[in-house]
This record gives sequence, C-alpha cells and structure tokens, in this order.
Amino acid sequence: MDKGDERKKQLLQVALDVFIEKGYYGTSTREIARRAGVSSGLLFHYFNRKESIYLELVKIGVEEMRIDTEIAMEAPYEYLLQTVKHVFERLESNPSFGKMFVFMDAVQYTTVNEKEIELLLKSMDICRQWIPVILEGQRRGEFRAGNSHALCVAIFGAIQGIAQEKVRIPDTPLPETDWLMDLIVNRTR
Amino acid sequence: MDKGDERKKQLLQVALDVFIEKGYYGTSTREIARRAGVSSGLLFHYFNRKESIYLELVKIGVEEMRIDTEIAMEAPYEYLLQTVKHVFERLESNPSFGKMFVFMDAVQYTTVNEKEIELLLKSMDICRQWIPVILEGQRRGEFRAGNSHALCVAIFGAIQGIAQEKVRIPDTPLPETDWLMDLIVNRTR
DNA sequence: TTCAAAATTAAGCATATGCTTAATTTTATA
DNA sequence: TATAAAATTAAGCATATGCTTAATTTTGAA
Repeated sequence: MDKGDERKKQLLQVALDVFIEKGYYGTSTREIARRAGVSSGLLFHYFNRKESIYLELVKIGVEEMRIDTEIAMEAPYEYLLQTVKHVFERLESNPSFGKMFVFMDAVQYTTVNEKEIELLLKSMDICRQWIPVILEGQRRGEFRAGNSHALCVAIFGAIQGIAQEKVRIPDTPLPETDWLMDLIVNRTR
Repeated sequence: MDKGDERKKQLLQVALDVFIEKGYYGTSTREIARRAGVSSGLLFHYFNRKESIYLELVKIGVEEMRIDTEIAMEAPYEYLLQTVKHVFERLESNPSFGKMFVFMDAVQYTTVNEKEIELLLKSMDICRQWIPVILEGQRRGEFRAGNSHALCVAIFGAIQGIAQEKVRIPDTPLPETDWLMDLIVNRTR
C-alpha cells in the first residue's frame, strides 16, 4: 500500500538486474534510475549511496541463503538433498531467485569499502555454514570420506556453476538432483 | 627480446588481474597503467581501445580452453578424466591459469559491443564442444544416461564453481578428480 | 658518434559518474 | 477544499573516465 515502499522494491529489483548484468562498478546510478523510469534524484532519495543499494540486496540475499544448522545436523543427507532440490526448483520456477543466487556469488568478488558488507559476507560463507553438517554426515557414513571442505566446495561449486549457466541461458536443462548428490554421497557402504 | 612485446605481455597480465578483480566496467585504463607503472598514454600506444585489451585476453583464453574433439571422441571417459585432472593440477600450480579460467567465465556475462567477441564466445561455448563427446560416452555406456546437455552443465558448472572458489580463496582444497567424475560416470554397469 | 625509429610521458578534451540542492508536483488527510 | 507531508524532478558540482596529441626520452644499428 505504501507508495514509497513499492518504489523502493521496484528500484531494488531493477538494480539487481543491472548489477548482475554489468557488475557493481559497471552499474551507474543513472542507469538504474533510467531503467526504473525515475530521476537520479529519486534514487538518492530512497538510497543515500550507491553502496547502500548494493548492501540492501546483499542483505536480502543472505536471508535467502541462510541454512537452519540445527535441523541440518539432525539429518545431513536429507537436508542437503532437500536444499539441492529446493534450489533447482526455484531456479526453474523463479528467475529472480537465480539472479539473486548469481548476484550473491558475484558479491564475493566485488571489493566494496563497507565494513558491513564484509561482516555479511562472513555470515554468508557457505562452506563455513556447511562444513559442520558435512562432517556430521561423514561421521554417520552418509557422505563419502575425504576433506570435508573440498566436499563442500565440490557440491556448492557445482550448484553455483549450474545456477550461473541457468541465469545466462534460461533454457539450460538442469541436472538431476541425484547426479549432484553422487558428488558427495557414500556409495560404498 | 623485443622490449615492446615484453611490455605488452606485462600489460595484459596486469589487465587480467584487474578485470578479474573489478570486472570489465569497473576496470579503468588508468588503473591498469598505474599498476603496471606506466602512463595511460603508453597503454593506448599498445592497445587502441580498452575493449582491445579485453579482446586479446579473451583470445588467449579461448586458445587455452580449446578441446581436441577428435581425440575426445575416441575415448570420452579417458579424455574427460584427463581434462579434469589437467584443470585441477593447473589450478593448484599456476594461479594465472585460475584467473584466466574465471575470467573466461566472466566474459560471458559481460556485454561488450564487439562482434568479434561474440564470435569468439560461440567458439568457446563449452557445452557446444562437449555435448557430442558426452553423447558418444553415453552410447558406449561409459557415462550415465540422461540429458547430455544437463550432464555437461553439471560437470563443467562444477569445475567452474570450484575454480572460482580457488581463485577467490587460494588455499581452498580441491576435490578429488574421482568425485567429479561420479557426476557423470555410469556406475550401474 | 649519429640519428631515426621506438618507447614513453604530460597535459588535456569531452563525456560519464556519484551525489546534492532547491524547487515543483502529487498525495492524503483534516 | 486547504495544506502539510511525501514523492519527484531539473539542474549542476566535482571528480573520474576513455582516449588523443604533441613533445620528450631511450634504444639500437650504421
């Protein structure tokens, strides 16, 4: 209902598109404003700096990527399977999810002078969140033995790469969930 | 020996670093020059436009990524295995390879107005090169059944994602080659 | 040693950028 | 309808950018 909030949402949506397309530095505030059909002044009425737009998007992204460690530790295999399924389903059904996913990855390469962003990035580091879960899965014999960090990199790297391809070429066919799980699951037991 | 060629190489090396770090648009010609310890004028003495620097790097990248389809078709499993091993070894031993790898991926997201780049990108499209090889591997029963394009996306997406992580955090442990192969190999036969 | 070619720089032009400011329009409520 | 708050714009400042130009230094062969 609030007109201001609607506009802000719209601006964030447009900004996400441009950031993904051109990167942080390649995105001009003028272009965000132009694509949204408003003046630069209005953009800076809602966001005090360019970095603030970026920061708000990162915050939204962090929220979307957070895992529930407690549940995950109870059933590592099941939780990972559901996570992969969930990501793939949303990649198919919701283009803006894919964009956010790719955006969140690009963030990690973007050097922006914001202490706040650095903090967010730490909280968002996928391996940091997942390694304990993978260790638990290995302890149970559900996941294959080996360097748990490397396992984490393998599966989430794969998901990341696939998501990127999907965003770049939307009719890219997604792999089966099982294939991805074969990266990490212990098939010898 | 040729001093000009040496300088050009150096400039390309520096430019690659900056392009990876800040993206195409975020990279200023001034910064490339500054990091190389030369004037802007000299940079434009060797490259007539900013895009030309980018283009030369893409050309080098394409050369590094090209596969030998003829040999690949003769032994799909073996060729893929060697490719993965080769990439991982070079990721470990040669940081600039990783940078080039990530750069080549970023190119695909960068909209640069160069017909030449578009042509290069087609020739560089990994799935276009690999799908015939994967189909042959499936025909032989070496690779698992399923959408060959999706299989291609799975394995090269994984490699891509892992390479990105490696470039971002150089002490990231790389997964075992076998784990990656489990994405695509037919274990039921 | 000479001197033309090659390497290099300093200065600057035109435009794009992040962001501000003051003014104007729209909205909603009393 | 009157009016204060909210939304929006137009114009512009300071700086950064891609790239050019004219001049200077370095190099290497005769």
